[in-house]
Amino acid sequence: MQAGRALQKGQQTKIAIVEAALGLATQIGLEGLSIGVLAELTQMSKSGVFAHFGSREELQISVIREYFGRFEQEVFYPALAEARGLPRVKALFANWMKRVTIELQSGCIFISGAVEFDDRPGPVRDALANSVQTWLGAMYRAVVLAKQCGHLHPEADEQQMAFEIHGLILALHYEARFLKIPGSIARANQGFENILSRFGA
Amino acid sequence: MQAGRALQKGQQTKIAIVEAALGLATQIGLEGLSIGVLAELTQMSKSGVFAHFGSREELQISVIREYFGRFEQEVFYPALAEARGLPRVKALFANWMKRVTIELQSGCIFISGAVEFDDRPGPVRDALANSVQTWLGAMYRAVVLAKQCGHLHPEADEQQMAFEIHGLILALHYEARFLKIPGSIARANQGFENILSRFGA
DNA sequence: TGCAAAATAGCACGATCGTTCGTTTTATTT
DNA sequence: AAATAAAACGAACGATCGTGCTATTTTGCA
Repeated sequence: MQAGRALQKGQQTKIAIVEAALGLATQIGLEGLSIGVLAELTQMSKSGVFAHFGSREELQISVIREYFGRFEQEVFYPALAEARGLPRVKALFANWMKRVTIELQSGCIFISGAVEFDDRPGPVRDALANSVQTWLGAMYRAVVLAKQCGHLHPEADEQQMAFEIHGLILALHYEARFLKIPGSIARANQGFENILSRFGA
Repeated sequence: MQAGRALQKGQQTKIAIVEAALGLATQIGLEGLSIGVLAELTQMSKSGVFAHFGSREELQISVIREYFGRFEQEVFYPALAEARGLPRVKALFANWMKRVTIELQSGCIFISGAVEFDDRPGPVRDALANSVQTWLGAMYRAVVLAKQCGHLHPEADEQQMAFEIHGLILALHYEARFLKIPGSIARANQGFENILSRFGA
């Protein structure tokens, strides 16, 4: 018996399944998630995998939750160490860039999922949209704080700035991952500089 | 007998199939294209539909070609009427915006396809990437012309400008179509103004 | 009008999908 | 060690998928 309650066997394998599913989803997308493939990937039976979630949708939602948790951990929380205002905005963007740069190989669920579920209402779409909204909202609030700190023009439109930053990330993902255009990372960073010089005080 | 060679019956139905497939693909994506669904949509048998293409991939490629043709027709050619330089760049962006704005209901194959095929090599991916590259290249050349005409800063980076414009379109598609955020169209337009004021002479 | 060719239909195939169900194995607790 | 609960399995289901065949119908031309 250790300090915390010992992890049930089922929880462990569930974690392992979600881990495998996360890797699969980042490559083929949430719609590409197949319980059969997941079964042979985890050396289990289809029904064994299935039993942990009760439905494919629940599996997809579990993957989204896990992905969001890691995103928070890697991108959001570390930036809170920076002083509020411009430094934090810069840190958020830098961490975001770092994450997307890695994902140029593996793919980003927030981007692929948006395309897969933009016309498909339901709990999966809701979970995905909530996660994205939470993150974009955090970015937006950081920008608002920067303006309050006097780091931005008094008439700077925070929503506009967040929108344009989002566009840079999406363009990077598109041009680097799909079109394989070299130098896209530098262009995204340059774009951020351009935005700062326009909105900055 | 009319002037041009009369259209064979087969060509007509093929056009009708592609038309239906285009509508389906803009909603569910190229991967969502199903010959069975297409058959009952066009009131034909599965094999009847299939015979026109010989494979699902060829059907997808046909859809891409058709989509590209319409894109050229609606976005590219009309802008050639504008004087080269900034006016043409503005027209290209305006037409692009018009098209994407419509597609906020129906979806854009160039965007959804990029996500579906960024990790899936093959002829479909090639056809898609070629179409997109052609269009982005046209946009880029218009920017180059604008600089040559003295409508932009002499040190303006044309690739950078094209990259940022692309990002605006992607952000619009993401935030309006997936997240249903109102005012996204205005933000994309504002972003374009911001880009012009930074790169403009 | 008749005939060859093109177009479409019909049927079946193997594969994969998510899901259900009853059973068996493995963990946990008494 | 016995009893109970949790976890995993195995087989089957109905459905859908793309594709390959062989008929049958429709079309266009002599």
